[in-house]
Amino acid sequence: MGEKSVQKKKYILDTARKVFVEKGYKNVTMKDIVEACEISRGGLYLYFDSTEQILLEILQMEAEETDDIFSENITEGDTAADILTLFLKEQKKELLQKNTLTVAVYEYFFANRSTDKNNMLRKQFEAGVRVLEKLIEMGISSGEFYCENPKGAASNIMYVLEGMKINAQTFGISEKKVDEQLLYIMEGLIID
Amino acid sequence: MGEKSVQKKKYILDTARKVFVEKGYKNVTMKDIVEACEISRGGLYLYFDSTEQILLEILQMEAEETDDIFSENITEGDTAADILTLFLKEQKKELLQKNTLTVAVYEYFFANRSTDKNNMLRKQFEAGVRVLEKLIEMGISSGEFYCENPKGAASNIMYVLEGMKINAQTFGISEKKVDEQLLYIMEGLIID
Amino acid sequence: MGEKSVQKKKYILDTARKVFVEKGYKNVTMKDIVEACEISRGGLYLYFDSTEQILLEILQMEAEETDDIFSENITEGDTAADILTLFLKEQKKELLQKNTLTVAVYEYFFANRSTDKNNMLRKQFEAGVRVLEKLIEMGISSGEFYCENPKGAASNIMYVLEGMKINAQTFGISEKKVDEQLLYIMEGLIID
Amino acid sequence: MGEKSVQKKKYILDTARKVFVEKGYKNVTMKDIVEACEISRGGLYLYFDSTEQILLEILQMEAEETDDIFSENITEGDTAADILTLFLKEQKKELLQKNTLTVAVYEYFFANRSTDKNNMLRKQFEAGVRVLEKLIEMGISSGEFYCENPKGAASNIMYVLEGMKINAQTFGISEKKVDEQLLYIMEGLIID
DNA sequence: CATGAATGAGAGTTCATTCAT
DNA sequence: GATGAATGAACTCTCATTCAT
Repeated sequence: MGEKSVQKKKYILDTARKVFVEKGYKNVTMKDIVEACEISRGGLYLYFDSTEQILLEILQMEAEETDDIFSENITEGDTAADILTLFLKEQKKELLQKNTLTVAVYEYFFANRSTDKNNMLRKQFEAGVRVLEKLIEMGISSGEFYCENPKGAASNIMYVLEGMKINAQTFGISEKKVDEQLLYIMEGLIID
Repeated sequence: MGEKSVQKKKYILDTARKVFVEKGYKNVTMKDIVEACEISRGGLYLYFDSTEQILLEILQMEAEETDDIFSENITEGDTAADILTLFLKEQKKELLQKNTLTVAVYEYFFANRSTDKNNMLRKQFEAGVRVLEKLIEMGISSGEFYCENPKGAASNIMYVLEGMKINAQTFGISEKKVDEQLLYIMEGLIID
Repeated sequence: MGEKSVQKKKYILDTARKVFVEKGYKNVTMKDIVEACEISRGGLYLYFDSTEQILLEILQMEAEETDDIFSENITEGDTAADILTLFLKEQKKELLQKNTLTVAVYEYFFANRSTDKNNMLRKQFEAGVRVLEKLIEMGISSGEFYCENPKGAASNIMYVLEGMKINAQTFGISEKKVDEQLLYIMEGLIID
Repeated sequence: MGEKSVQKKKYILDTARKVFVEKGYKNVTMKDIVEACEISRGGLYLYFDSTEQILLEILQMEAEETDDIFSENITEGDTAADILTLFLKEQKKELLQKNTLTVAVYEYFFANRSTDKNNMLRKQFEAGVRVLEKLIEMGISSGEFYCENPKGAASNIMYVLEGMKINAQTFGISEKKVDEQLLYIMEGLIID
């Protein structure tokens, strides 16, 4: 595949992303993507074999692109509380935004549940727990936080975020509700 | 619809339930249900017009049946902690069991998101929060629990349960993980 | 079939008639008739095997009932012109009225064209021509009419009526148009 | 749609025409056309969405093709009587020929009656009346015809043609009958 | 006689996938 | 590489017709 087709592939993935955002996973057909991309039916098949493959490549692309957003925003001198706040702010933003693949991703993993170590959702979830655990331990060390069970607290936060994400996609969640819960979590950690 | 057909309708709902448990919502066709029920194509249409209607009637049936399971198990003399434990045990059981409509329900509400007051998921979630809040306040009064923000704690528990449910359906969750988190939650409330 | 069922048969025919008036022939299903009659599916089959049979029995019933309307209204002493006027007035009324089986009948005979002598439409058409021819000859004898070709004139009138009937059912015809043409026809016959 | 598909579309319309000629409108299914064309189910849907659309496109095609047949056959020097004769001969030919869309068209307009100005049948009928009226007036001017009410006569002819068309399709009409009536009409106009 | 549940054939329609150009 | 016409499988839904009660 030459240089030109790399561009086209990228174009297809970007366009297909919008389709998945709008319609989830199961509702998206190859035809939908062909039409959104305004390319030929056969043309799409030159690059991808199925909607599954397209979604997975979108997710992979996404993972590569977003890996570093979080760390980029951490400045030297930030306290654990600062970083945790930043983390939760990021999550909140993602939670409330409209153009999200959340539904498509859940639908995909519902249909392709796997307890495998490599399951993307599992990896992301466990990475989140680890980051938070580290952060909480940092905060304990620095005297900012009080917490008897950092791992439990970290897991708690991740489960809550997961739960709020689902609520957001099934019956909506107000920014106020999110803020209240995040505040509840921070108050449980911070030594006043 | 006579007595006989009431039985048959029940039979179809029960059989269709298994199909939804196995395949979720979007993947289920009228044909699937026809075949599972071993009835004729037209026969199914005598009772139901769409998979949507079938799922909704299953959910309604389920709601009617399960309304009271929780309250039935509360004995006089139970402390707040006893009841909370019971509640969490129930939730844990639901969380870990295989034959669950969870995926079908989420898929349905992904496709039919509505921030309406009547959204079934919203009603169930909010009912859960209310119950827990009451319970926590009871526990505080009786000196069993310590909690500065009962509503925050109640929401926290519900979000966590929601998050664990999703994890269970997308990459699995071990009983151990569930126990750990539930323990973490109880420890946060109980005065040792 | 006992006395009771004769009544029921009549009831079905009367009710089905309305259905044919409303929907023509091809669009009418046994189900439509069952629903209109508010009887059971099987019940209808006790009396009739098909929509075709039902329509044909309605037409037969109609033929028996209406045979005499025309002759009943002829009074002794009426001139040929009087009778012709009466005839055309009858036809006009039928032409313009809404609850007509015309469409159903045409649809039926389109699908069951037969050049047979017994074809109902043919019989009615030819009877019409004969009546008109007689009438015109009477008028000539009595000095009311002038006509060199009574049969041609009679046929002309019947074709015109047929043509107007069709127009009425496909794009509508105004009473004015009907009157103009009937006047044109009368003027062609009457000696001023 | 490329050159090739234009051809195929034409092919489908031509083939479907035969089906409509044979079976009318209501009896024709997409499947019938698919089978007549020997193409795939999906293939037909690439070009047309419904039998209605197909019939309408056939009629449009027909209208475009036949618009000029009449005028093409008028030679300079023809008298009004010549042209009228030509017109009636054309109509007679159409009337008696077998492979006619007449039934399909009537069936369609029975089901889609509209008194609208744009109703195809209305337009054709009214155009016919206008042409005939002009023709008769020409004949009067040239001393060929005698007629006190050209519009009435023109309408009379069109109604008769319509009536004969219907008879032809419901119980048949012999060439002799057509000739007799057309002769009757001509005799009513021509000054001997 | 009468009911209405049940069946199954058949029409409509959509899409994943292929392939000649 | 790219196109888009073509295919055929799969689904949805409706009814004529039967039959046990």
